[in-house]
Amino acid sequence: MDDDLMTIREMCDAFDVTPRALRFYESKELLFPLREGQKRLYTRRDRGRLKLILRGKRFGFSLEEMRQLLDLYDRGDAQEEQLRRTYEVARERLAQMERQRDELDEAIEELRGQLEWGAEMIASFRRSAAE
Amino acid sequence: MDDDLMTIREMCDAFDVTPRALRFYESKELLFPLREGQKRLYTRRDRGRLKLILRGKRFGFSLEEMRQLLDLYDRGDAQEEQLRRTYEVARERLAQMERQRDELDEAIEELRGQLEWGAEMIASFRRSAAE
DNA sequence: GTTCAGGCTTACGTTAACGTCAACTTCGCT
DNA sequence: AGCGAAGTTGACGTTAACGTAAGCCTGAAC
Repeated sequence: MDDDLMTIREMCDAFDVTPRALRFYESKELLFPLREGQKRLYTRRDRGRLKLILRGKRFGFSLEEMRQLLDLYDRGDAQEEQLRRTYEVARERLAQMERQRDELDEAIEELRGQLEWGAEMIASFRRSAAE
Repeated sequence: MDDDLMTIREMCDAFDVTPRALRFYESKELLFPLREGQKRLYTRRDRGRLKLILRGKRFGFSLEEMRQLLDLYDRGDAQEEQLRRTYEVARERLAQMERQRDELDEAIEELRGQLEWGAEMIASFRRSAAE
């Protein structure tokens, strides 16, 4: 009943992740649940971190990147220099994503162009393959 | 001098790929260079196929998908049914790419939103991590 | 005649983020 | 006692597209 501590299953249900994932994150030092005997007990802190981890994933951050970011806050020395670095990481990631999207847009346009010619695209493929 | 046949190195230079990649494609049955003793000799047909393979990669087709497509043309039975299937594969891929781009756009917007608050984003991270 | 570039084959390594066993232990319940 | 549910720790498997290294061959150049 201690709402402060959650079992692995409660965590899985709450965040829609698998037990394996949580243990994996722990092995990668992204989470540090307490132990009651063998069992893991996740604290509010773990939940906060997991939330950030999942958000980071949506942004395309790797687990390793998230670990580094989380470590910065943990060390409590997230002063100017550290904050700026974090900010930079995020900006770089954003730039990456924008480049990626632009490339995707190009590819889509190119492919769409082919498709507009319908079966003609296929004929093009055939010519290229034959020649 | 036989412009019809190219060595592996000429191919690499012409298409900007590594020898390893060409041998890999061959092992996956995407290319079928001739042999002069040990050495591979790439024909015009191989060049056509490679061009398509690389184009396919830009479109996000997997090598396996390209192999299947190329096989269709090879079998020479690329009649209506086959053509329609090819067309469908391409359309599905296009839809996939569009979905992917939309997700990317969402993520970008979300991240941009965070960044617009500048260092405030970082504070948000800190609050979340702490709480 | 030897060295050297370039090619060849075989096979293991890489990266990310888990999935999927196998083999226990523990706990509450009957 | 016994049983099933739930949790735990290894440890190997997965996917894609090559990279990398080891060891061998071969023709051309000096």
